[in-house]
Amino acid sequence: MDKNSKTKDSIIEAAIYLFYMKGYSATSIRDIAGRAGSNSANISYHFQHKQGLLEHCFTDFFEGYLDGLERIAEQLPRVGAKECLLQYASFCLHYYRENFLLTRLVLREISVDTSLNREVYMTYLSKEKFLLKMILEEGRKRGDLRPISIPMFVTKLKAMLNEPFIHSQYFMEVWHIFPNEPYFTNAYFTEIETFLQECLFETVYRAPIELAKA
Amino acid sequence: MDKNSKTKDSIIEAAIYLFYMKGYSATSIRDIAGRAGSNSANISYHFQHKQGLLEHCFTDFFEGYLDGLERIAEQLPRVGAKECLLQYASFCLHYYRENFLLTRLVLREISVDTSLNREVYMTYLSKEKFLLKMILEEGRKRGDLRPISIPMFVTKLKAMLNEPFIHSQYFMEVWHIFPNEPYFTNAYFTEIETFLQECLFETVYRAPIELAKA
Amino acid sequence: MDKNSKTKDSIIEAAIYLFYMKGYSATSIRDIAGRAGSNSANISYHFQHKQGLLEHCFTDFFEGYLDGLERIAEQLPRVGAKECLLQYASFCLHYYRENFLLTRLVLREISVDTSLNREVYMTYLSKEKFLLKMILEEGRKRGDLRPISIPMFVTKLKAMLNEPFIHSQYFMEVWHIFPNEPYFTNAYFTEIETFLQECLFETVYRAPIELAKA
Amino acid sequence: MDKNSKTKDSIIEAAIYLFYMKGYSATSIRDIAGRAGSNSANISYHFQHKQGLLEHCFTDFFEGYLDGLERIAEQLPRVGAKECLLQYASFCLHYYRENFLLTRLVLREISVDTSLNREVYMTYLSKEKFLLKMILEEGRKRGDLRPISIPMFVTKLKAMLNEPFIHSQYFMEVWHIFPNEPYFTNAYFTEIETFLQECLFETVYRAPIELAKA
DNA sequence: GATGAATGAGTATTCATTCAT
DNA sequence: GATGAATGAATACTCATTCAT
Repeated sequence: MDKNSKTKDSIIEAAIYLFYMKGYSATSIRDIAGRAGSNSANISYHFQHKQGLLEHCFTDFFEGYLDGLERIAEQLPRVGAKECLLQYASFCLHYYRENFLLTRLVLREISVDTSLNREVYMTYLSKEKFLLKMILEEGRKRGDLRPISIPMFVTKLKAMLNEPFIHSQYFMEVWHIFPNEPYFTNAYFTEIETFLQECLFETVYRAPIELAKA
Repeated sequence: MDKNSKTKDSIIEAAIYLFYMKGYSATSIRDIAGRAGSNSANISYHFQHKQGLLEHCFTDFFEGYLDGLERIAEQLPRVGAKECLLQYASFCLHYYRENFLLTRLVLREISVDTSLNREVYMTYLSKEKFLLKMILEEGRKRGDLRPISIPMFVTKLKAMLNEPFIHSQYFMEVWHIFPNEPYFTNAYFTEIETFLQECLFETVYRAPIELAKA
Repeated sequence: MDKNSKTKDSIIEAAIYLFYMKGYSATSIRDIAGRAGSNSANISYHFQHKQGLLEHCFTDFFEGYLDGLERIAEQLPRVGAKECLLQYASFCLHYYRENFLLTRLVLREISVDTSLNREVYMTYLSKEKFLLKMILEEGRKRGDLRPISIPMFVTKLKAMLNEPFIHSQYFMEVWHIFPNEPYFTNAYFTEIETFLQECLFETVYRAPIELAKA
Repeated sequence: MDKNSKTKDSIIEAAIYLFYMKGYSATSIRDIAGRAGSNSANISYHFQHKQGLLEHCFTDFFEGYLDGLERIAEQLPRVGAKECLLQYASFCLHYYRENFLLTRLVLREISVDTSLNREVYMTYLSKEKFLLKMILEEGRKRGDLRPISIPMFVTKLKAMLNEPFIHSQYFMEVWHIFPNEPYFTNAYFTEIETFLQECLFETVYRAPIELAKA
């Protein structure tokens, strides 16, 4: 098991890096084996197909992601929708930062039209939808949230959370924003907090522009 | 020239569709030729390399995009930052919808690490940055906008604009949102309008939740 | 077309030789390309799959074979079953000898369990069955042949015709019989003629052994 | 030894089946291990090479075959050539039927050009030739047989014996003859008996066709 | 005796591109 | 401008075999 995981893990690590950099299709099994310092036949041995590696990436990513989301959703009755959504945003940003390479690769590869992706939609992302809807509907029922269109809100929320990570390179090279640094996630969380506040919760008092300037 | 463009155009059309669906790397020149009803040698003839086709897609997309942005920025002295930003958001959503396939493919392919993408960053996206900064800074100078972090704001704005298009399939299959339909862009524009209002402009009065419920 | 057939033909020739010698599965596409003095990609180009080459061999062989059998069967009303069968035996031996390599490879490869072979059974060999039955049944009806079990007779006839060719190497190396030489086919035809005479036609007078010895 | 032979035997059984079905080259060691419910390394352990398995098949088949032929040939002085040949034919049909899978695979694989096959020719099949010749020559000397060409006769005899087994699938699927059933071997033996009678022994009286019909 | 991991050579096939026509 | 043939490099994957355990 020890030796096993060493080879297998180095393959996974290499695959994540290369899929992140070049994309799944542009990465060859030899590239991965080369980077992992292993024989390319080992990939077939451990993962059957090249796609098995991508599936592993997906599973790894979404299992951890949904695990976090589920744990947060469990607390819904106790802490309420507001707290849940704030926790979700915080968790998501941290999860994305901690799995920085994995996140970009998943968010990119999920955007193509394959049967594997359909499966991901039907399993992981349908569950995510279910949990998010549950939180938002509970919040409405209890009167903690404004009346909103759930799909529209989710689109905006996911937009905010995903964009810095899927286009990380663009933000790093063009805007000198580094989504993989804690500094960013902390600052960005505040932005999202405000967004949620304005969008979902009580009115936020904002000083008129004149005063703000001063 | 007529016959030329017919062949060339059908190749481009086929390429956009296939890049959109499967991604650039997963699409072969023969796939494209097959879909275009043409010979694969013609692609090399018209575009030299396979990458030439992707470059064509990028150029096509960003030329139109920056053209629009520039025309909006030109009006800055006359109409002010607020109006410019609203026009930009509106233009962007319409441009994305009108170039639906192209948009997803560009937003996806731009996220990998290639020298072609570096070039795109250095030309088109730097220009975009310049123009957006100009608008925002002018708005601040004139006192039309709240004091904000420009990079953070741009991140959020681009997030809102891009997400429904890059993950179009996810939104369509899981949330039954159809970003390619005018209905969506109109509704979504309102959301972005509100977002801009709350984030950049004067305080928005919002009824307390109690009242909103009623 | 001229250049086309040169490359394609040399591939076919090489394939027949190597399939004959080593068998289909033991022959690699590189072996064939090497022997044909061509690039291995040309095989995929001209025949799609490796199996396409085998199919070509089968088609080539059985088309010629059934063509011959059909032409013989057409004469049935005019010349009768006896003459037909003799002509068939003669034709078969000559066809096998002229297509010596092809014959062994087909007779060998037809003996494995593949879907391609099932197809061959259902098309070519069912037609062969139909024609042979027709001849034999007509011969019975006209009273030219003894009453026999058709399947048993066909088994024996095909046995006689096939064996020297499928096990050619054995016969050459162990028994110094050369089924690819005209000398053999002529002599062997006499044997088959006698077999048919004894088995199907009028009684053959044979001297008792005592006299024959003398 | 007990446990050993269990694993080893299951490997052999799986190998025979798969070689029979797909041919030696088209069968992989992993196929065999899979079918035997064993580990593919065990095959290398027990048989050294993949070819070791084929050699085992050959040895197994030809040892039993030549054993039978030898025991029959031993009785030559006592029972004479006629009886020997009849016994040989009977033995052969039964041996083939009892080793149905093995027979087809051996008869097929023996037809390719390998050094292993050359060895088989030089050992087993030369011995077979020696014994068959001995019987036939003794029969001639004693005046029991007609004067015939031994190689020609052997070709025909082997043809009759081998064909239903090497092309078993063809006969089963196209002609609905089942060479693996006792019914067939019994009926077919009668055919061969007649063939031998007509070809080698005293004149067979056959009713003219007219009478036979009635 | 048996196993899972590993390997390097080999498999068929596909790739983008070139070229003569 | 367009095409079918050709190519050499690359593709994912399978192969029989070895080896430490």
